[in-house]
Amino acid sequence: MNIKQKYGKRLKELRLIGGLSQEAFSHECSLDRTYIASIESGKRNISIENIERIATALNMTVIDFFNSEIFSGD
Amino acid sequence: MNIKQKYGKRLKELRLIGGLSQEAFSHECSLDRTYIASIESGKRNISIENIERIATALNMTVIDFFNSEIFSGD
DNA sequence: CGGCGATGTGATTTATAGTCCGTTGACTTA
DNA sequence: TAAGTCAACGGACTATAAATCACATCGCCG
Repeated sequence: MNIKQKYGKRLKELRLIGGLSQEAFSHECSLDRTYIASIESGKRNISIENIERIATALNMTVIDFFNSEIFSGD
Repeated sequence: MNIKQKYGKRLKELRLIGGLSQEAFSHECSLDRTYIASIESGKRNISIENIERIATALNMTVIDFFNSEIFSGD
């Protein structure tokens, strides 16, 4: 699993914990609905500004976002 | 300080801890020296793939990279 | 002073990030 | 059946990151 896939998996996990649809979440972070979908499917090489926007929309810091076993080398 | 500036500050901090010049480090992660320079100066909206390349070149995970007070909301 | 290692910066081209339009299929509820 | 919600996907388009280059600048040392 590459870093884009890991990111998408983590985003989906956190979005679902918050009980939001892709579309509802896209409004929260002012990003396109289809773009959120492609991020979650691991296809997008997202930039750090959008990483921060997404973390903010999830009410967390980028540290919290990455602080998951998904991103640990294991 | 925006997220790009925070990222640049963190990168410079870690690069200097490792005792590497921008040029030496650019070889480690196979990125251009001037690109590293512009990242450190906070001008680049770097993507997650390059974030990972840089973390790997620093011998750490992306978790370790972001796990700094630079990125905590304080 | 002159040379040198390290860094900053503006400009440029190519690749792709990101948006906006839509469709399709699975599932649910009336 | 029909209508609604949601996710996955695609095509076309625009904005911008990736990647490189030439040159400038700065501090240090002989």
